[in-house]
Amino acid sequence: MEIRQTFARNLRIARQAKGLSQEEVAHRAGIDRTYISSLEREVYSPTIDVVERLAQAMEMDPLDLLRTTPAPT
Amino acid sequence: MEIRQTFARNLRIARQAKGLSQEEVAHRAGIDRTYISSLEREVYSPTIDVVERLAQAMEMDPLDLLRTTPAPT
DNA sequence: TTGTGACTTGTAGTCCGTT
DNA sequence: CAACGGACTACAAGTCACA
Repeated sequence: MEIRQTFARNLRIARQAKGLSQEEVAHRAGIDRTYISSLEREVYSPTIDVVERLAQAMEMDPLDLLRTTPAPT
Repeated sequence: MEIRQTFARNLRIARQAKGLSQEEVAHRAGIDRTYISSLEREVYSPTIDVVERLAQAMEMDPLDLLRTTPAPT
């Protein structure tokens, strides 16, 4: 399983779990809304800097966005 | 602590712990030798694809290259 | 609210070399 | 063996209009 795919899935799931729109996350992370959309669709492989910014925007550990097995609460 | 810095340190430490040269890791991962050098010096923020390839080349979990606290064996 | 295409810009990543 | 420079190419990063 590619890490890019894992990230894409985790991003979407975590975002929805927190009840946030792509636009809201984009705003908080200082990233364009359509770019977030692209990441969730696996168009790009993000840099670790972007992963970190997205994690901060969603108040979570960057590693949890890359983990194959989602961490339970 | 920036994730880029964490990655840079972990990469160098893990590589040296396995007794590998930058060139050897580069060869195994199919990545340029000078780029590995740059990553260890925090010049660039790698994509998660590169992180994955480097981890595979060193036979370790990609997450361990990004973890603040290095995982024990 | 999200997906998508077309686009520009910046940097990731390569390849040559020298120190 | 590694740091570092310059010149280059590939693709991530970021913007916009529209369905």
